[in-house]
Amino acid sequence: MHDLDIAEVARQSGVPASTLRFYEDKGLIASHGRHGLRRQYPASVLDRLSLIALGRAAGFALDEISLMFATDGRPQIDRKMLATRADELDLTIRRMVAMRNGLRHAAKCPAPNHSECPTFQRLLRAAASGRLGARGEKAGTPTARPTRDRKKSG
Amino acid sequence: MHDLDIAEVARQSGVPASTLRFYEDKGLIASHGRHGLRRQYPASVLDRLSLIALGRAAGFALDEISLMFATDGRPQIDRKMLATRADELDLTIRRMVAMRNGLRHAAKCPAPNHSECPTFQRLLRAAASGRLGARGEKAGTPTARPTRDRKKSG
DNA sequence: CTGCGACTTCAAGTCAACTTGAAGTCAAGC
DNA sequence: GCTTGACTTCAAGTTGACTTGAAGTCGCAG
Repeated sequence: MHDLDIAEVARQSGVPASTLRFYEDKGLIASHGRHGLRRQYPASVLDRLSLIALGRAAGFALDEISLMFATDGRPQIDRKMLATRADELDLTIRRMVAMRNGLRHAAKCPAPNHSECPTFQRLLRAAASGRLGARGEKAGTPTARPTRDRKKSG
Repeated sequence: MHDLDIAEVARQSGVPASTLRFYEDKGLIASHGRHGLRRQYPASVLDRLSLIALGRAAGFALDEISLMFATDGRPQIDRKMLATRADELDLTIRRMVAMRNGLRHAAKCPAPNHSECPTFQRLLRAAASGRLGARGEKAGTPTARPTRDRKKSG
């Protein structure tokens, strides 16, 4: 297992070097030494980055993800935590399905404007009551920002 | 239609006064005058707040929501935008379902650790490739912060 | 041995949607 | 008419996950 230069890791993983440094500061990944100033990572860092990506996709915060790697090294992920997250996702999915259906209805609703559409009104009341959870409690996909550009080398 | 004091709007809608001011600054709602310093809102502001909550729940940004209220007043929501959003939600839902299934499997997977579970490995590769969209492109539920307390008046 | 360019550090900026804090104002009750 | 307390404004802070910028360092080609 030869070590990889940070630039190499960035290229192979598609994760920007700045992010790799950020992750290292956070303790999510570890470099194995330096060549001059340049961080050298063990090849296993690529697996680790995949796991981090998976955790992020599942909606875990970086801090939570760092807990999944026990202090020593390998994952040992708490199965209960996974199940809990699955349940949360389930709830979010149900909300999103309701919302999607509502939107689709509203999009093709024959009523002249939405204030006369009972389906829309129902949705409206649900939103006002918080049942649709405008501000996620922890549930949804993470952050969801309006799209910075994301280059993927390759 | 008698006007409502900001405190009254806050009480009836459950939206904090600070948020109401913030929304007014943003142009999402409008006060009708003042009693002393206190903003007076028309009763219709409550409907408006519901609509805002709905928009937020559907994943629209405040700026997008403000576009839904034409300069004059009433909604006139672009149906095409709703359909587009529904499609985006659909994609997100599919990703989340995949993720939920993966998590559930991993939670009860008999393999001694996850590095030996093929289902987990498949999920891992999907995440690494970005197919699961760790950083939402716009899709998911909004912000999803780790839960500030949220009081809901009666 | 010099120049270059890719790395380094560290602080600060970004984004969205609010919240918080300090300092001020005003209507109403006593 | 003075206190009270709920409002007001405006600026700055918060959170999470990064990115950006300035200034510095280092290995290597020439």
